[in-house]
Amino acid sequence: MIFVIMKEATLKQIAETLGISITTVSKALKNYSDVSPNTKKRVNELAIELQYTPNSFAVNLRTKESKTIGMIIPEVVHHFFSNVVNGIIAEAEKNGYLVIILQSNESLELEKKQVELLINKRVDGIIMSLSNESNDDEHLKEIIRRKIPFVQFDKISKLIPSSKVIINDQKAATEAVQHLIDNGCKKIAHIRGPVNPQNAIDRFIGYKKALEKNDIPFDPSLIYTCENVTFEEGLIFGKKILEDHPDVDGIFVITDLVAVGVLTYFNEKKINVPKDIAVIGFSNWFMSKVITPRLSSVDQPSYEMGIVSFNLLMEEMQCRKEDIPFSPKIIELKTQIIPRESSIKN
Amino acid sequence: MIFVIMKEATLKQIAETLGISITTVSKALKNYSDVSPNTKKRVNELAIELQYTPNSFAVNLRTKESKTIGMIIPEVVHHFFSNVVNGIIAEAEKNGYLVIILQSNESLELEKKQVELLINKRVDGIIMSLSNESNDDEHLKEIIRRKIPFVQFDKISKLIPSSKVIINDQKAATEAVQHLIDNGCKKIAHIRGPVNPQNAIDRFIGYKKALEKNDIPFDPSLIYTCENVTFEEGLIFGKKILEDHPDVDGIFVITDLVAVGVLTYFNEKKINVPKDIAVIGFSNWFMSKVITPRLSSVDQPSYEMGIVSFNLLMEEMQCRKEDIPFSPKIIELKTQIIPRESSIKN
DNA sequence: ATTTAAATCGAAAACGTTTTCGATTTAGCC
DNA sequence: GGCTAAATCGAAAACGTTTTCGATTTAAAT
Repeated sequence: MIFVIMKEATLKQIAETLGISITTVSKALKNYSDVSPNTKKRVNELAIELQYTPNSFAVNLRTKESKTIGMIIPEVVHHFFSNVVNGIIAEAEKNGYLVIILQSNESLELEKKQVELLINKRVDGIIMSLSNESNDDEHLKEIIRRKIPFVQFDKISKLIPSSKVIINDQKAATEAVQHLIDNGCKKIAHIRGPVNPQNAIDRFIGYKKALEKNDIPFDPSLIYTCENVTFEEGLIFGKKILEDHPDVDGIFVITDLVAVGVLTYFNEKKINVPKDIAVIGFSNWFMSKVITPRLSSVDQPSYEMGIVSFNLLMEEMQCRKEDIPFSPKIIELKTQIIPRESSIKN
Repeated sequence: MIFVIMKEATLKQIAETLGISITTVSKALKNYSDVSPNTKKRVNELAIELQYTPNSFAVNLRTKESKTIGMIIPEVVHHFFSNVVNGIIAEAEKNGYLVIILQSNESLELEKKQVELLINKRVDGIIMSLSNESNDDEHLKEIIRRKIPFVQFDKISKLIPSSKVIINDQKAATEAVQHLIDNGCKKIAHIRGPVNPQNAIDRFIGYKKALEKNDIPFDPSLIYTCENVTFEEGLIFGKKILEDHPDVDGIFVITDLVAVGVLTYFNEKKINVPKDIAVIGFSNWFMSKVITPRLSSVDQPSYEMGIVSFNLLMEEMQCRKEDIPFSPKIIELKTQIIPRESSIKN
């Protein structure tokens, strides 16, 4: 067989060489019942021979869907998010969907731009975790207004009526702080996240609730607020806490990356963790079970979060397609305290 | 203004309300010179009012491009890859492209499936790093055969005539081993990667070259081969090396994740690193500067690798569009030894 | 042989855009 | 007033598919 000019095969081409209509070819390939077995056979054989694959651009136009979803997250390089991405890509593929990934880099401005990109791209649905800067909902409302299937996870906006996949940050934080108290901590500092994100707020509330429950007075000077939630901020706040409150004996940190910064600083200064100060982080990054001392943390089911998020989106996309109403669902996933060396004083 | 039924605005709609032709509307929006300023103004104003955005499905079909590229990597959750992804997404966006990400999970079978998915999706180009299992080129040849712009990075197939972005694994490995030798190591083990990937092979060759250069005889029993390149394998091989060769005083490890496993095991067994055994990894994961002892490594410019890969792809896509020939380019990025506690004996 | 039902096919519209090329109008000039 | 050139517009084809609905053929039943 010799192909002199090898162009992409089309239905038309197959139809002409077989002397039948485009309609019949199309139907034969999709196994419609009103095509004779014989014709189907001839069509399918030629299709394989010509390596025919449907032109997805044309299919998209005709069917008004692209079997592609968009995803916006603050950063892929964070262990938590790359795990969610992993889950979403896996589940999407299983259902015949591809995933476009965009990053907000924790900037609201960028986040808005990314939403616009995805809307213009006409993806079938959007999955999103908000940037730390997000305190403005207009771009999210626009998604709702356009009736694009939409799922929020982790860092969400409570006010937007979309499906959501979250953990109970308040409860998890309370448990984490309780864990410190159970290990003998009396004066517990909190390195919290930025002011906007819901999960930073909730973890802060959880921290306060734990104190309250144990009749420990809340001291605002024990609260340190991250701007960027980085390793370096961990180093800085570790130092600051030591200077401000030499008698602090426990720290609850918004996330492991920052907690690792704290530990690194404490190691340098020969502070004994957990004896002098106990530390617990959040998110259970891989790193945490590997550093010295091993960092206690709160495990979030990140991969599962991806799976669940996609399935929720899928449900809504299905409803939209069949034009039946869909009510957003909120799913709360379980967290788990992972106690390690950094907080067990015994 | 009241929208009773709010459908997506189209050129036709604008044309009809303005009493002009679709052609003119299209040209007005694209600022063609043969549309009067007045008409342009009217069209643009109405377009904004109706929130018109071009239907990307139709544009794709018409222009035969989707401004979307595909990317296949073994796993997003690996620090190196998520950094490359980061670079690619950033650079792609800057140039008006979106990125679909797929994972091979180090499986050749999956990798082939992903390539097929992207081909059928008719992405404008493909960027790819091979799975460890890859020893078969048919799917890659298919990309070339279809003249889809194609860039390989990191784990590549030398035989496929595509653009490539790589590091000099041999040289980097030689330098790493030389670093161990310079720090007094006499008997150096190598935990290598799987048999197929080019970079595992090259690093192994680099290891041997360094020995040769320093008149150290090569001992095959000092070579340990990872199957899956995991943390757990680090634990296992750390133990095995101690049992097999108690007198080993240095280890060169294929990648930091495995090296961290080795260190973790050594820490447990109270082996003094680097005094008893020096360790150097590869890739300079974030984790490495944070564990105890801090792990020496070879820094790979992962983010830059993403940037460069996309730009190479962009060049080829441009050429393809303008139908001018393109010759694949191979770009070699610089690596750098990062000496830390785990290898400095002095 | 006639009627009815089942099996098989295809014409045509539609999705929304881009672009070519010719048509029409206007302005400028002698 | 006649001519040329410039300015402005639009008809129509094309991209490749899906789907509706009517047409035709074949088989079965009387």
